[in-house]
Amino acid sequence: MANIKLPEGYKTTKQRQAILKLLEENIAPMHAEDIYLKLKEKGIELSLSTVYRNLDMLQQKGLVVKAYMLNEDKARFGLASKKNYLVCQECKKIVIIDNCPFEKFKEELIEVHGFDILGHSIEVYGICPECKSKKSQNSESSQNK
Amino acid sequence: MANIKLPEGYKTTKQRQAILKLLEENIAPMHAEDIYLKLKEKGIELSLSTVYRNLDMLQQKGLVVKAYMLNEDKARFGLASKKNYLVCQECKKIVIIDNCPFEKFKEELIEVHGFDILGHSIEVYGICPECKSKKSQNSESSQNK
DNA sequence: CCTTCAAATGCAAATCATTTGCAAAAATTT
DNA sequence: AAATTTTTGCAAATGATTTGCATTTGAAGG
Repeated sequence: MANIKLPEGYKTTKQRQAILKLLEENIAPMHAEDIYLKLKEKGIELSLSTVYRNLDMLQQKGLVVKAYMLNEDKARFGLASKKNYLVCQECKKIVIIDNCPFEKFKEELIEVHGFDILGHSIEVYGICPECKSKKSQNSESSQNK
Repeated sequence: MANIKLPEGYKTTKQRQAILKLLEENIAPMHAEDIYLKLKEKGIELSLSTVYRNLDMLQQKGLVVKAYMLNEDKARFGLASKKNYLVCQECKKIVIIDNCPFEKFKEELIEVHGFDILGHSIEVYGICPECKSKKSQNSESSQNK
């Protein structure tokens, strides 16, 4: 997997690289603190404010997207390419929707509303197959909660 | 416009009614503080914590949706029916997408990922027609920034 | 109407994610 | 390796949201 190139004028630090690498590896967008903790675990020295500052910069450069998931009030950060996802309400598992269906709508929206469309973000939530089967097992053994 | 019915066990207070009415009247999802200020202006006595507490309750009951817009870090609250919108990056105008195109995708997502889909939220951002024409006027008179 | 009791409110204080100032450390450039 | 600029860490500040508690209000019954 090709490394992401830093924008002009920014220095390559081990903290910055580690953050980007972690975002590349992870499917789901992460909380700033998760990133901080995961990297600490891996033995990388950094501070939480470094994480925030880097995410901020990367977001402004368009490399990273910041989003709040349903029923959460901490921001999540992910690579811009992983912007549309399915979230399991039970186990919080996240699945990227990679062939994003949005393009088809774009035309329609432009026509109807006259907007120039710059971007979008789609969050879909539901129950993943695993949690679904767990649930149905439960309701078989004990009919009522 | 029919008033929204409160869930069982909750009392009708003037603050609560005013909040719901304001949300009904407004197209765009609002910040808690906007709600507080607008209602104060109208002469309704309430506190910010009352606003938060009500929005919280309404959200848990599914009547209200809480969402963070791009580049904002305060939550917005709107009626569940006004969940999908277009946001102008320039003037922050919000336009509801009322014939939501999502249903068409649902099938596809269910098939591909096996999720039970419970809900979704779509945010699209761009430049509205008004801001667009303002911009092109500017660039005509003074070619380069 | 008057009483009762749960639910709702206001206020002030607490919480918690995120931001910021500043001095020290690390990366480029010369 | 010295000079210059960016980045970092730490501690303190900020700002939205939440919470504890005493008081008020709404609904139900008499």
